[in-house]
Amino acid sequence: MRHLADQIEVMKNKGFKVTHQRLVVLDYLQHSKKHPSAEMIYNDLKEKYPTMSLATIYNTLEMLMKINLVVDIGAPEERRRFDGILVEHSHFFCTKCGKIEDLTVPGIEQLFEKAKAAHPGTINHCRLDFFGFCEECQAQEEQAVE
Amino acid sequence: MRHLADQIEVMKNKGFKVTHQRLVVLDYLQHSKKHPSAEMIYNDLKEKYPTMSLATIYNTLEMLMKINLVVDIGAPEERRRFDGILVEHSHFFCTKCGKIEDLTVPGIEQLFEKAKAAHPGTINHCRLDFFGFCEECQAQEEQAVE
DNA sequence: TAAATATTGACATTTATTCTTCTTTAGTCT
DNA sequence: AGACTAAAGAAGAATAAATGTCAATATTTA
Repeated sequence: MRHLADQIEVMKNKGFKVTHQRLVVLDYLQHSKKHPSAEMIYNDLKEKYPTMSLATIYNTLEMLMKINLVVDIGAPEERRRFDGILVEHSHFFCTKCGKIEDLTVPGIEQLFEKAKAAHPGTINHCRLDFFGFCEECQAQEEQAVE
Repeated sequence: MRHLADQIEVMKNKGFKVTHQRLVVLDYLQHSKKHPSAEMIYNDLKEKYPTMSLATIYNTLEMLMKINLVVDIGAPEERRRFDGILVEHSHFFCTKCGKIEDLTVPGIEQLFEKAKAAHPGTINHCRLDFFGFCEECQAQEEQAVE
């Protein structure tokens, strides 16, 4: 599931067409650490692909989520934010400035397995998120108190 | 932080007024296991409090989140869903029917502590969520394959 | 290469959430 | 207790993210 060729296979197997636009969005997401919103993707891609519409970005994201190549990270903002880097990792959300950081906390795997075993249905994805102040906002906060 | 009197203290200490509406919303959330949206809260409360407006629900929720008496559980839906029961627990989201279940997975505490220690800023809240098919949807899925 | 079918893109629409204005209330001071 | 002031509430309008529509176009498969 790491190479584009594999992902093209996944799309085909699930009955979806492999379009230029889909590959562009997928490639963008897999090389971005920005956790972009649909509109950020649109803005970044429209320079190179000026005819691509925002609706296509939404359609493509929905389709990529359906086949589990992209996830909605559940950011506490109006806009949905997406991640195409599916190596297991957590997110940290700064509740002051809105920054989103990647974070690796060892031990999620075990919890995931425990939950799978305990749940009567099927669990196929988990997320572990943290909320607080990032380093910069925390420093500002401490200055304000002085 | 379990009794209403304590929560009133929190509101006062942070400089917020303790209004009838705020207490009603807080009480509702702390006794509901529905993980309600703002509109669900509004609909449930308007029978008893017909003059309360939806905007007040939103304002109150935002304020209660600010003082950490309520959390947005980050449900994968258009509508935001809230939880006022702050005993540490996880959520399971059925990606087929949208059902939200409470789930307790032992071991989050340790991950939380690890993350706190590793992060340069301040972490004051974490969430561990699971996604998949609930028991009923899984059963339906299996029938469909036959 | 052509037919059948799925996807794209521009625009219209929906609707969750926020904003605005005016009125009411909570908390405080005398 | 009565009055003051700033915050909060009510009601409805405004905003904008996200989705739906549909003709035009691209892709697949034979």
